[in-house]
Amino acid sequence: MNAVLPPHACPPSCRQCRLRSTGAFTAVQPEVLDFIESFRTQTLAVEAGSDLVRENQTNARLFTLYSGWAFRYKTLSDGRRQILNFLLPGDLVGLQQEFGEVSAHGIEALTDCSLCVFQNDSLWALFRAHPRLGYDITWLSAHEEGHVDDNLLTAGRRNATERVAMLLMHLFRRLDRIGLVEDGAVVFPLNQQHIADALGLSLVHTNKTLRRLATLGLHELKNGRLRLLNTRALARIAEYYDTPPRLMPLL
Amino acid sequence: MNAVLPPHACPPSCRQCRLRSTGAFTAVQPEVLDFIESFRTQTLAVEAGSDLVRENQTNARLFTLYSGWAFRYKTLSDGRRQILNFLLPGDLVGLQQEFGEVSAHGIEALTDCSLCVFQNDSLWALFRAHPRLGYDITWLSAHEEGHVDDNLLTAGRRNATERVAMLLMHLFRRLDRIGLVEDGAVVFPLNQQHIADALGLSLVHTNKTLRRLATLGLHELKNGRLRLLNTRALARIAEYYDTPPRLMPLL
DNA sequence: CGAAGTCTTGATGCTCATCAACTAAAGTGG
DNA sequence: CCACTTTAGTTGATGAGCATCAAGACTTCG
Repeated sequence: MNAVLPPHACPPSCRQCRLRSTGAFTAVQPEVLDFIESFRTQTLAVEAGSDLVRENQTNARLFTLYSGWAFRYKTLSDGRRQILNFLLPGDLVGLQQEFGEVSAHGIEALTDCSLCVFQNDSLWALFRAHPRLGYDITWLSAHEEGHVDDNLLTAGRRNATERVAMLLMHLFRRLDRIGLVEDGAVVFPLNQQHIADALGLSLVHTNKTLRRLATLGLHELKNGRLRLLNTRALARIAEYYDTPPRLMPLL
Repeated sequence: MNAVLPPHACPPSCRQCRLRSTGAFTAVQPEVLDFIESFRTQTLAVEAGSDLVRENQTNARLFTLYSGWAFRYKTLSDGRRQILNFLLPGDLVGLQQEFGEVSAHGIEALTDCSLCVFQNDSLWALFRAHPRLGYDITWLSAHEEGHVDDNLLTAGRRNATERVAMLLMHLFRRLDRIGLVEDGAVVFPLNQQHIADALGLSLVHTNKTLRRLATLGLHELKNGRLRLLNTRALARIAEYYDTPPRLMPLL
């Protein structure tokens, strides 16, 4: 009777949410959790490569990424693409569209993803009913902007080696926070084209830079898994300063 | 008895706010306006070049820029600087710090500025008392993130000519929205170093690119005023698509 | 087994950074 | 009032970093 759920599908109730037990997210009162669950209208599984939001789409949905990776991007008419930031489990997605506007960016599923989709056009209702959640959403928005800020500094002012080191450090750390490091390694579904598009580099130069860092023994990337072998050196190259872990809101 | 106010100082009451009469901002109920005014603790005039927020500063203030220009930026240890976005009259500033965290970026006054400074640590109180204003603040946050998105696409994927054209178009349009175009020209206080730091280019190459566009008759920049002489061509070069003007919240 | 996708490596050249020097404007102090 | 300094803009010369082109190795998949 019950369909077999894929390994990382959204659980039927938010009370069973795997993410909340990682310790990375702020605790919420049970009644707030119930509200969040009522705010969620459906769960959705999408395949790698799907467009979650298309550029210039109207009426995009608001959702939380429960499992899998996605990324926001913008393109120019001749095909040049810039990845703006990566979305990992726990990230709230689609806020910019929720204000009744055209999406200025696309969002694509990088891997198979499970999503908790929220009611359409109800963000204002949420703010009114639960100002605290509104406050949390604003925090998430400011937090994501901070990521884009970092990426802009990287694309604008770091050289290729620094950019690659930054990307590896930054993603590894984010994955660590949500408990996705196993045996010192993380599942790493990006291909070199994704890395190039995130860093504002060409595919070929990205390849050569990655090879150089790997040859120097700074990281290992094989079988879709990333392992950092010399975080000290990578942090120095990237000027990566980790901020102390801060509990994040989760909707 | 009354001190003479500089030409663009904040008026004593929000009801006399020049910005609200530009037609660029959403109307608010008088009682909401009173609340905003009570939320404002002081007005402040700062000189060009002042640090409004320092990188790594804690306890930065939340405020609205009433007049003048400022910019957000990040630097690397060897001095490389990336300007993240420019702040113009009406922009809410300091949201990312207001969540009790260290500022990940600096903010500098580009010109003399007048600010409406809000109560410290009271953002949550605002959300609770006026969810609508909380919603507006989230909109502003998402809107600013959209600007950074644009700048990341520019720095990551556009060439020098496209970058400069983009910057000129984008700023001109923003200034137009808030009524700062006079006789087809705007006051333009950026020097070439600012432009270079915003676009991820060197000073010298920025100069050469600006000269080329000016020689081609696309724009004119002298005496601190910018005039666009061929917006069609600039828009084509930059792939600048203007979004229809949308009323913005103003606190 | 062919086709498509990804990774890899070498060769070449363009865009842009860097270095250097000069001009013009504006402030500073004797 | 005029040397002096400082700041911003300009222009040419040189070269490095990265893009582009091309081609081969390897894997996956229908």
